[in-house]
Amino acid sequence: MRFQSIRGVKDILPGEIEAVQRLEQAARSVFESFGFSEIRIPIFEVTELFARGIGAATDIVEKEMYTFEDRDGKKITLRPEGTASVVRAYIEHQLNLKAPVTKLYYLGPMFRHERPQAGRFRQFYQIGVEALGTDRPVMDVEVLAMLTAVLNQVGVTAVQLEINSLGDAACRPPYRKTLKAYFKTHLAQLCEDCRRRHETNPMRIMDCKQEGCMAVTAKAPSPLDHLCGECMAHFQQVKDGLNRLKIPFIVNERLVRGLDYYTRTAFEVTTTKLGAQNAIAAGGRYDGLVEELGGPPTPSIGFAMGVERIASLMERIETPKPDVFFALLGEEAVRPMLPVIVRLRGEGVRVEMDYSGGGLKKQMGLADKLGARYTLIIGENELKSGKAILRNMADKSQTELSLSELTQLLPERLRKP
RNA sequence: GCGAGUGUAGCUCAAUGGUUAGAGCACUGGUCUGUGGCACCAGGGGCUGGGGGUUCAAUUCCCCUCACUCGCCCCA
Repeated sequence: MRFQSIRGVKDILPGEIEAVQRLEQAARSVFESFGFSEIRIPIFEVTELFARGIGAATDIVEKEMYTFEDRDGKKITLRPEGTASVVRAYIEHQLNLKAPVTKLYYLGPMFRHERPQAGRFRQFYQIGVEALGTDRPVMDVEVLAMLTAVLNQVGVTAVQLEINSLGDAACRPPYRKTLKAYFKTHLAQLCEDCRRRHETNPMRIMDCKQEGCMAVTAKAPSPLDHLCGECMAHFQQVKDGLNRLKIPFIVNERLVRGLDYYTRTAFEVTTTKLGAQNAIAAGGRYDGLVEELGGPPTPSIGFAMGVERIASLMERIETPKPDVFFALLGEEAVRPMLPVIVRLRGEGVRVEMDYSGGGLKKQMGLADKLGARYTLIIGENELKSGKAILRNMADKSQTELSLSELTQLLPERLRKP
């Protein structure tokens, strides 16, 4: 029996993980500079939380969740996204009482039972932020500024920010009705899926990519023409703010997010380099969600970044190489040097050594293969003279270092370029 | 859930209805006894994804299955 990872679930090996690490590091530092704090949320929740939060009629809830019963018969679901959990935690710990605005970020794996393909996995990683407690457009702008800052910091710049406004509880229902009426007169030209959507979620027809549907939606009433005064003003201020910060964006009237809870501002960062999965980050306002999940009225906004998708757009980052390789000849050399090696490692020096007991030639070969900057050679002669040989692997120059002062001398030498 | 493509060495790929399935890279050893990359030589490594069928004979042709990849749907 040969074991294999589950379909759609991957090991991220050395060589690929470095980009992920850099992205996470960049996200943390940018978010924290904006005053966001990490929240570590559980990887599973009661199923009902996601059903209520994401929307019972969405694909995620209908057919993509990993749901099972635990030993007590409780219905549990592996989280398909992070927002519902963050909101649950916000309500549960009454974070609304601790500060007027709560700014949180999270990162970790999400699970959706979808058919895997390029840029899409059943276990995938997201980095997300949620700002709860304000409906001011300046927060929309800050959140988008953070998102672009992270992408810039990791060198992912060939992307496009698309924004739209979906309206609020006042203007969205009438718009929805108008839209539905329009599509009803064009049902014949719509694809099969969209005819179904006409009943379940008419707004989703707007971002269908079928030719016939695109022709129909091109002339469909735009959500932007049906915004109420407040939503209109909000959207205008978001656009103004982005312009002031010189963050490039385009308005995409057809951008509709898949999750039920979005209101007003919705956005997506897309790329053309990733095949069918063109969204690398997406989010929006969800002014009604906290209340929907049993909390106080709390207008909020957030986004999630797809870690694998962004990492695949980043340049490959090399696995760190050893600073120095200890080529030790015989146990007589290993015994006294082991404490030195451990001590250097404790100071953050990357020290490698040979574990095969081979001769100097073999150890040099290993040092070369590992890409060590220096090799420190210690054998019988060096033990006798009390001086180790430090070889610069790039230019082959060699110098002597006193064995008794290695822990001081070696870090000094390594600091030089 | 639907559709298409691909499965041969660790990796990238050849080959043929018929002797022992090959190459490059990688790996191990040697030429080279305490000094790496280069070169040359040698070596290890394969149930040709699995099962069934056709055939004297299948890695090759057919069916099933599994896996992977890509697309649709949906999404980060």
